[in-house]
Amino acid sequence: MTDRPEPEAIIAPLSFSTEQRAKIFAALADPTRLRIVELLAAEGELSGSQIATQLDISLALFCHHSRTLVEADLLQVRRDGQTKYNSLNQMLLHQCLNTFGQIGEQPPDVSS
Amino acid sequence: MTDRPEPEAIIAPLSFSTEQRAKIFAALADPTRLRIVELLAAEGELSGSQIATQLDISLALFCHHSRTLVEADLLQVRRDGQTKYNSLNQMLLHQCLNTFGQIGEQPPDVSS
DNA sequence: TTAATACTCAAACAATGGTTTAACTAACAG
DNA sequence: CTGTTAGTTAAACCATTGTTTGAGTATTAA
Repeated sequence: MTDRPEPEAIIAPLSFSTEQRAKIFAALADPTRLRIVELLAAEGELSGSQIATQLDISLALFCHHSRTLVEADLLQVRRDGQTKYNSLNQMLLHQCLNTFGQIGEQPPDVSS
Repeated sequence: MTDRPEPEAIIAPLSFSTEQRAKIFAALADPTRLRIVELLAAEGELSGSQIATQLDISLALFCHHSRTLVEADLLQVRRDGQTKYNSLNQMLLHQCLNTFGQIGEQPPDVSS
């Protein structure tokens, strides 16, 4: 084992501030962006042109929304020539959703 | 006209449209509303005045945001006299988050 | 009744945000 | 070089939204 780097640098934070979570939810709050995320969740990795074509939106509109998703750290970008392939940051997404799931874990008890 | 309760009105939908999910995420996208939801997730059931006091916001501001949460069906309201007690629709919340969780179920592989 | 509490509503304002359009850079093929 | 593809940027326009403020309704208590 080599000396391990800072845990924070590799492992995403286990807890989020309210503002951070609100920012992630805001990135998912628009139908167009949500369709982008759903498409990437299903297809895995797609270029901007592929996403624009499959969602029937302009490339400029995708680029506009991708900035919001990247700034929320939900989108990861890999470059190959003049093409940029986008994929989902599933770890961050799951952590954010799980943070919520842990709050009310117990099923609602109807018995008095 | 006679309004009979459709089954959809009673049984929560097992799947969501993109617009429905975007609406729920939009309700969680504001820090103030997210704090309301987090507080209710922790405390269970609170009146509007209690929420406004604990979050240090005006009652009018809570009322304003509660409309958004109610319209997203995330907030359930029970009335007792002049007091309205708010609680979280945990079923809807979990269903919406689980819908996302099912997309990329396999844990992220960190090994390079 | 009067007064206090709990909540709702609406106007006003500033700020943000989604979409389109057009111009722009960067990479590749001929 | 020219032309094409992939992507970015910015302006403009319109719509939505978060917050404050003040007034209004409803319930309860004295």
